Amino acid sequence: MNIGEIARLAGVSRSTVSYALSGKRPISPETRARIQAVIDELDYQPSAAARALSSGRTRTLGLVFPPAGSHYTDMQLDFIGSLVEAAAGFGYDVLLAAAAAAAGDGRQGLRRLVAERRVDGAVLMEIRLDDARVDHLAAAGFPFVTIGRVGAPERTRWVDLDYTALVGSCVSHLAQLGHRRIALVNRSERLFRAGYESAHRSLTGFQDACAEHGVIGTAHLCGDDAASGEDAIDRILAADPGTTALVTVNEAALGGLYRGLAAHGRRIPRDFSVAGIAAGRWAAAVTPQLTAADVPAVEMGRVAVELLLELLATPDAPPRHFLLNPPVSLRASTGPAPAPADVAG
Amino acid sequence: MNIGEIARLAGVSRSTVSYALSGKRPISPETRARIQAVIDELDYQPSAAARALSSGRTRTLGLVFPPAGSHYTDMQLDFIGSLVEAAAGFGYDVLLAAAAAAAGDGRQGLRRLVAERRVDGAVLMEIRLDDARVDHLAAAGFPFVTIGRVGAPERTRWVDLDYTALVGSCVSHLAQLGHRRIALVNRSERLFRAGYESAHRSLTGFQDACAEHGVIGTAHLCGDDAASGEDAIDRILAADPGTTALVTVNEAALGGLYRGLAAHGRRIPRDFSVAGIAAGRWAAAVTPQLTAADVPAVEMGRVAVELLLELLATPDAPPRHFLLNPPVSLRASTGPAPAPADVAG
DNA sequence: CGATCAAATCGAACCGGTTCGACTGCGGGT
DNA sequence: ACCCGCAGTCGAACCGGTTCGATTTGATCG
Repeated sequence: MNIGEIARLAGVSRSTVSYALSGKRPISPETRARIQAVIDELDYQPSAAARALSSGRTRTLGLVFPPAGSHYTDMQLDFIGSLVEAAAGFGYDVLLAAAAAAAGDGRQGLRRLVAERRVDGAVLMEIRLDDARVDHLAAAGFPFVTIGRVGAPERTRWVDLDYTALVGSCVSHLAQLGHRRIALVNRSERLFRAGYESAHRSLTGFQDACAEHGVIGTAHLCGDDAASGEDAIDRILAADPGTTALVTVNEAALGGLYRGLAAHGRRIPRDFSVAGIAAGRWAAAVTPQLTAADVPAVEMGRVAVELLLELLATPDAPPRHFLLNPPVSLRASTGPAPAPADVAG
Repeated sequence: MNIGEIARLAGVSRSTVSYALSGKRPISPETRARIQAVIDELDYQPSAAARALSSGRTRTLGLVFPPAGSHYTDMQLDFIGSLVEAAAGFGYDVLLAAAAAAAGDGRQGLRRLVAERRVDGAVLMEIRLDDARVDHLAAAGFPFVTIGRVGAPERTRWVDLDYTALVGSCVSHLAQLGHRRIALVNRSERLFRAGYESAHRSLTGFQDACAEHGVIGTAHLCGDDAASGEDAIDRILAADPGTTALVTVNEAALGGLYRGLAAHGRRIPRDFSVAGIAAGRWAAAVTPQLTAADVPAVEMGRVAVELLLELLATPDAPPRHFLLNPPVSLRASTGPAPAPADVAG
């Protein structure tokens, strides 16, 4: 069951077996065949721990997983699934690090994975503009990539959605349909305060696009759940009853947004248009189907793994980035702005 | 950075450091303090690989993750999140195994994790009544627990929802509201054929409950996406236009179900009632909010970890099981059966 | 025909922990 | 005064791989 056993049965030394498996030194075809036969018969697999100890590489990647009880978006799920698959394609496994539920957790998940040398590299999601985890890994010289990016992104590897541009595209789409008073439904105040990059970049993109198209835009923070979505609609219509469209980057609140609009008698898309950023499969599952920039989550996961493995292979190569800008898919939730008379005051 | 370095700086032998850390032999308080001081100063963490190699235990659990591109339910996500958290609470990490995307994959994910001794135990979800993975692990004597159970569940450890009883509760709820013709929207034909246990037990529970309450029940398979949901409604109303309620165990299709009912002019809950089994947070996010048995996913993840660690600690203890039967939460999608005249033929 | 070199293989050291057996003092029982 | 046992510590072996240097053999070249 260990390499010595294989060597004995094949009548060679342990090192010969090792070289036959790794190919790092030439082995004669006959010897190689004999070794392979023994391995096949015994269904031998080298111990990952022994291999990691001697080679110094674990063939494992770390991934920080958002804590349970928080709302997972379809986007995040697809990231994780595609990360695992892409990593498996390269012979790597993925180890999950619990995001510190309590802030001052001490033996924080990711930190421990790194200190115990359980992983060769790490993938971080849910990035903040000023992120302690990123600073820590960068300071330690530990290989990592991020899904999302930090404030000063030139020095790190990442793949990100261009939230600024995507929200801009949504605003542009709505403006072209004639909407003149548009709201933004952003992420929660807590996340915004914490510096979540997508929330901040969404706001910037919204403000810029509204200015560019000469529309009146009001931005609203909104918790990640249905009830907060209903509440957000109340606030939006109270602040400006003439609002006829909104852009949402908050997948989790959408059900509440729809419900809130229905409660105020605004039919979608006849009286009110909704556009957003969401996983395509999910946008097609809600009623009405959401006009949205479809997040290519699977591609993002794959790219993240490729970037990380590239970093592991050639640590000195200059950092690469991918800023994705998927097009807005037209579905059933947006339509022409209602004539002013149609809008109840 | 290694244990020898710590030993040298503390002026003791390597074994003494090891015993100080593990507590497996008495160490004088002074020596212990001296060692701890050095460890704290250097921020030393023992190498996981070395520890695993010599101790034979990795302090890692394996989890088979459903492939990307399939639809993840909120339930599954919450399982995973709570598994990671519960495991972290016991000092264990979670390693994801890609479920073999192609069936004859060869070096299948979980199998490799076990053969390479990367994990101490495994958690399996998406269980089939006759599951090759379960058979393989059981034959190999490898510790595992399942979320969901196999056909002959007495010999394994698992935590499961009592789908039979839950679907029965939904039927009972609808019957009490006066519905007499009820449909079941089950999982996809592919999954049913593959022997997914929840799909089979749901069907049994549905048939039994319908017989018990004297209602006419028709069961329908339905793919895991919105379009299939719409299609299912077409089939249900074509098969029996007098149907006034349905029970769904297919979270992913619900959006399509709602849309299909709307397309047929059936308003919820006035003309048609919908009950189901779903993650509570999700059931509250859709419109109308779904009357459903709320899956205690977080609890299930925690229980799975506890069962597995119990198995690792005492391999000979008799298997324990948890069959959960959460109550049906009343929400907005069910109501009294319409008077027969109200139902359009 | 001897020097040179590459292919093929072996033995030993090493990675960084854990654990077992042995050794040293020292206090208690008789 | 002597033996026993235990607290406390050390040295060495071991876990199962990888990798380096050395050795043997056979082919190539001048």
